[in-house]
Amino acid sequence: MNILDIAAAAGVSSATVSRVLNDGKVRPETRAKVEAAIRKMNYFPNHLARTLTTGKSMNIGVVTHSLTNSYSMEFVEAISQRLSELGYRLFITSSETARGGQEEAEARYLSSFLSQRVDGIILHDPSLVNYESGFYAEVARQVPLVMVHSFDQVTDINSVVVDQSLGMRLVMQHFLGGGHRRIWHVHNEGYTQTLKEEVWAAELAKAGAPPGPDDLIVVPQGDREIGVMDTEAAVTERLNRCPRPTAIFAANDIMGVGTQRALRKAGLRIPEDVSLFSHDNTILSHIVGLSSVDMKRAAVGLATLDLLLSSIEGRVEAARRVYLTPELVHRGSSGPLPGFPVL
Amino acid sequence: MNILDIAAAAGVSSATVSRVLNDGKVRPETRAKVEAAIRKMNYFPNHLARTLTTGKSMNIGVVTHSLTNSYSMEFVEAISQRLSELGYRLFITSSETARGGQEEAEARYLSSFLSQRVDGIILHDPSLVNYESGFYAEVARQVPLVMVHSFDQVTDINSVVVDQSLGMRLVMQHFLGGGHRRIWHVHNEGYTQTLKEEVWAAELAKAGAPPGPDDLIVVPQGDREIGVMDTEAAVTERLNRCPRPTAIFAANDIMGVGTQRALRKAGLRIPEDVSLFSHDNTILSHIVGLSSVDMKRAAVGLATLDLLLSSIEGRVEAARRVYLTPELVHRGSSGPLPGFPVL
DNA sequence: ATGAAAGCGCTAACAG
DNA sequence: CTGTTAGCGCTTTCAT
Repeated sequence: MNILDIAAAAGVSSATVSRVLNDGKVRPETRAKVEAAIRKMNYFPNHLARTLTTGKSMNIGVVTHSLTNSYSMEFVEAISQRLSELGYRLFITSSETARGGQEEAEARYLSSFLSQRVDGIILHDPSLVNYESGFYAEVARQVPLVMVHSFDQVTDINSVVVDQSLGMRLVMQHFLGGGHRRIWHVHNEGYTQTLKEEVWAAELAKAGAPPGPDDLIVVPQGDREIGVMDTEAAVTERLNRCPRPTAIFAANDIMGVGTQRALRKAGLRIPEDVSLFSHDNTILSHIVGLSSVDMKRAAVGLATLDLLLSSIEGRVEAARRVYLTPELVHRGSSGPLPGFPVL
Repeated sequence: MNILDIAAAAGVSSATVSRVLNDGKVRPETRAKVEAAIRKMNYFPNHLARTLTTGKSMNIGVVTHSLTNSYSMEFVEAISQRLSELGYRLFITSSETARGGQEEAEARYLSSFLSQRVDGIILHDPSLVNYESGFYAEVARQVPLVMVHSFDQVTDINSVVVDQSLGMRLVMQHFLGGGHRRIWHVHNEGYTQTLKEEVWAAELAKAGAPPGPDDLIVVPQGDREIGVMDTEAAVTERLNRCPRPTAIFAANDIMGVGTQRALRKAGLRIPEDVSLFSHDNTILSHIVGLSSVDMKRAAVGLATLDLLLSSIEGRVEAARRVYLTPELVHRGSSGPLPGFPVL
C-alpha cells in the first residue's frame, strides 16, 4: 500500500497525491477524490520514505537517567508537551538501568539517534566522561544538540547549566552556619553526583572537620523510584554501625525520602536530632515536607526548548549557553544545632 | 555521507559495505579496510533507508497517560529496559497533557506511529471510546498491538487486562463491611476512571446509600504529579462546603496523597475520623503509608512484553488475552467506623 | 567473496 | 493545476 496505489485508485499521479498530503496546490475536486481514496484504502503515508528525501524526520532523541525519577520526568514532560504540539515525536531513553553502565549506554543511544537521523538531541544530565572524550562534540557537529548539566567547562555545545556546586555550597553554608560538623552525604552511583561530593568534602575540610569514609553513603539504585527502599536500608545500616551525624544531605529527593524514613524508624526527630536537606525539589520533597535544593526545572525546560528549536531552525551560529542558579527551599526539616547561638 | 562514499574510500562496492554493516560474509582483510573507512569518515548508516528496504524499524510506540505518574512510568521503565536490550527504541507519548483531549491525542499518536512504520505499539490504559469506534482494531490489523487496560469486552486485540472493577468492589466491601456509608470518590477527568465510579455508585446504592453529587470530586490534573496540589485544593474546598464523609477512595496515589494532605490540614485523623483508600500502590502510597489497590505492575509488564514480542515475531495467530486480578494492600489508613462491631 | 542493479515509498524539480 | 522523473541511502537477488 503506497502512494502509487492511491494515485491509481484516484486516477491521478503520485505527485498529486503527495501534494494532497502536504497541503500543496490541488484543485478541490481532485483533492476530494484523493482523500476519498486514502480513506477508503486506509492508507498511512510512509514517513520514513518522506524523511529520506526531505531530510526532516520530526523526531527528537532524549537521553535521561531514569524514567521514574521525578526530576528527570518533570523535565521531559515539560518539553515533550511543547514538542509534541509542534509535531515532533520523542525517542526517550534512560541510561540508569541500562546494562554496561551509563556512559556506554549514553554513547549507544546517541549513535542510534544519529542513525535514525533525528532532528535534534537533548542530553539531560549527561556524563562528564563522554563530554571530555569529545564524543558529544562530535555528535553536536552532526545534529542540533542541547545539554542540560552541571559541570562548568562546556562552551562548544549548546547547554543549559544549573550550578549544582553552588547549590551544594549554599547547603553547606546553611549546615555549617548552624553549627553542624558531622554531616553525612547520601548519593547514588553516578558521575554527576561527584560534583556535590567534592563541594561537601571541601567545605567540611575548610571548616576543620574533613569527612571520614563512614560519612558517605552510596546507594546503588538511588536514581530510580525503588531507590527509596534502597536508601532506607543503607542509611539504617549506617546508623546502626556508626556514631550518628547531626545533619544529612541527600543528593536527590528519592534518597531524601529514604533517609527520612530511616531516621524516623530509628526514632530520631527531624530536625531536632538530625537535620535533613534534600536535592531537586520535586513533588516528593513537597509531599513529605523536606527542605530541598530547587533546580529551576521550569526555567531549564524553557531554555532547553529555546536552544533546541533555534538550533534546529538554523537560527544559531555558535553554541549558546544559559546559566541558572539553584535556590534553597526550606521546609523545616533542617535547622541549627539545638542551642546553637543564632547570629 | 553515505554507503557509497564509504565504498569508494575503501575501494569496494556498496554491497560489500552493507555486508560489513550487517555481519555478512566478507573476507577479514576487506572487512578491516571497510571498518577503517567507516571510522575515519565518522559514518553512521542511515537507518531510515535500511528500514525502507527491510521493513523492520526496530522502533516501538508507547502511548501512556502521563510521564510523571508513577503508575505509568514504572510500567514503561520495566518494558523499556528489556526492549532496549533487544535493540528497540521507544517513542513514548503522553496523552493526558495533549491539547484536544486524550482520545484525540491517542488517535493522533497511533496514526503517527503507523506512518513511522513502528514494529509494535503498546497502549497503556487506553480510551474505551477509541476501542469502541474500532480504531484500535484497525491499527492492530496493520501492526502488532498490545493493550493494557481495564475494560472487559476486548477479544480481538492482544490485551493484558487488570480487573479494575474487581479492585473497586473489594475496596467497597472493605468500606461497607466496616460500617461506612458516606464514602467520597476522588478521581481525575478521564475515561478509565468511570469504571471505578460505576462500581462505587452501584455498591453504595446496593447498600441503601446511593451517593449524591457532592460525594464525587473531579480533579482536573489528577493524573500528573502536579495533581497532588490540585487534589488537596479540591478536597479542602469540598470539606469546607459539605458534611464530611467517613471514608474516601482516591482513584490513584497522586490523588490519594493530595486527599491525605487535605484531611490532615483540616485536622482530621486518618483513619479515626476518615478512612482513606488509594489506588495503584505505587511508591507514593508506600512513602506516605496509604492503603492502596495493587495493580500487579510487574506481572503486567512481563505479560505485555511477552505478547508484544510474540506478536512481532509472528508466533501468534489470534489475539491473546492475559487476565490479572488486583489486590488490596492495607497500610492502616483505612478501617471500620469507630465502635463498629467487628464480625 | 564481491559487484551490478533493481527496488523500498516518497518528494521536488521541471515540463506541460 | 497536474504529470514525469530523478533521486534519497540502503538491502538484496543474481551474476561473476
